[in-house]
Amino acid sequence: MPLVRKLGAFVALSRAEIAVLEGLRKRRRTFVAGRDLVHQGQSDQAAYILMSGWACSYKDLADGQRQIVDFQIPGDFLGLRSILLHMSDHSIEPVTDIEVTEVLKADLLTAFTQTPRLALAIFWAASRDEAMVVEHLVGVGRRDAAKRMAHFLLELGARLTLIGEGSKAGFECPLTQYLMADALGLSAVHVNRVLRLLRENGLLTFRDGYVTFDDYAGLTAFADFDPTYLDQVGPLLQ
Amino acid sequence: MPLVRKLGAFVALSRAEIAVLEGLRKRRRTFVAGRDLVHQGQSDQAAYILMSGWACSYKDLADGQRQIVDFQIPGDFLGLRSILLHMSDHSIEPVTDIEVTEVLKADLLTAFTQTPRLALAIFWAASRDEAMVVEHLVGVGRRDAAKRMAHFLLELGARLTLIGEGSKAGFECPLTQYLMADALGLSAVHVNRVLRLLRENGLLTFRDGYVTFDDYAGLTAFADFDPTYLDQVGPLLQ
DNA sequence: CCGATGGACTGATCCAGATCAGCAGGTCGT
DNA sequence: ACGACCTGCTGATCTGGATCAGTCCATCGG
Repeated sequence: MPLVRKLGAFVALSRAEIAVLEGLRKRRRTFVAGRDLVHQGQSDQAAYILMSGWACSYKDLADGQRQIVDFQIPGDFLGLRSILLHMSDHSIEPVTDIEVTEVLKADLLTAFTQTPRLALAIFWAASRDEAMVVEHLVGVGRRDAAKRMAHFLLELGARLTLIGEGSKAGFECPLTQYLMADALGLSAVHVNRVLRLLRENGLLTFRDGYVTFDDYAGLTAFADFDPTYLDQVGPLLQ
Repeated sequence: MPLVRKLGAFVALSRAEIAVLEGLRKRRRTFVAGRDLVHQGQSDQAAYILMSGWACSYKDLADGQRQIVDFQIPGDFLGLRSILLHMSDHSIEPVTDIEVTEVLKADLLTAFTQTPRLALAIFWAASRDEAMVVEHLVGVGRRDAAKRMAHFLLELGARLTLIGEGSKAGFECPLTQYLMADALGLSAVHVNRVLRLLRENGLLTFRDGYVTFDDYAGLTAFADFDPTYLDQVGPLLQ
């Protein structure tokens, strides 16, 4: 259902297309926090749609470090790209216990050719994900730690707001400071200091698994946050 | 022609599909180095296929810095994503004078619905581009300057080799040290020092618009370079 | 009840890479 | 033929964030 809403934001799906979409939802599965769901280099025959909980996609480096590429929240795809690229080029790990719906590669490819507009809608969703990765790259490459953190949390907040799990006041956030460090390219120690800085400046508070935006306007100005790349909605095809 | 070869690596395109592909190539255009081809926030009605020359896609920041997201070489798409996301979320600038083939948004979307397998092939090409952005993110987030530079030049070399414009010996490279700095999230000064370091260690030489891999094996080991994400070839559909 | 584990948090020290300030050669416009 | 500008290159200095080495809870399993 969240998927229909999400894709429906892009193309007005016909009854037939929604039927195909509903038809390919196969198996509901659950995974526990911390245990890899997809592993780097593994070739997978399925993608997943996240129904509840949070996950993250990341890459490991030879020296033991890792870079978290993105976090996934309910409604997001997991491992969509690895269906096309044969082999997954990254790992996916549940941050919390998660529920997913498994979609088999073969089914999805068939659906693509049967209902081209559906493929387009999913393509659009993937494009939006890529825009987020690009924004992430910009942050890691050119923003200092504080702006990077602020931008990151604002983006998460905006995404959660779209699925009704957050607002300009704040959101529930199961991430540890270690996870944020791996995402932002910082050390966990520095993540802690930056959070203190933002708190002391009255911008936001991260405490007990909850992010509070103490000054939303100030924060967006400080982080130079422009949510355009998330707002992309509306029928492109009529 | 390079496009047919590129997409053909993924799905065996039928004669009809190739015809559609050839059919939608519209206008050939040229752009001079340095003048933006697509500007951030602009809504465009066309995408381009790069025929000759190099370009780069980048994002500007409020404080005047910029982050180059990726370089495009002949055969690559320019602005494909902005066709789906209404509005371009980044700018594209020719690094050299370039020749492109313009493809109109409407034509492309029609082609997508007419020949689903073609859409799939283009989707695959986009996925590969995204994998490169991810790899780029990993480099900027977690690799030190030298490894980052080495990895970057190895990737460029591998991409150029695929289109017959490079080898394990090296490649012609029109990039300035300033451009590399903006791509790697470094200062131009440091780019220069890192290049000297790599040269002094007998790994690679960057001089007079040419990159020479003095020790290809040593370099891949040093940079922990794994070209898997570029090698993705072979028919997924039979 | 007690040890183990994991997450938040802190001070002290260190260093990779930024910044500042320059020089040298090439090319372009006038 | 003379600046102006771009690109490559360098030394000196400064700093944001890493690293090291902890403390202080809370939770959990036995």
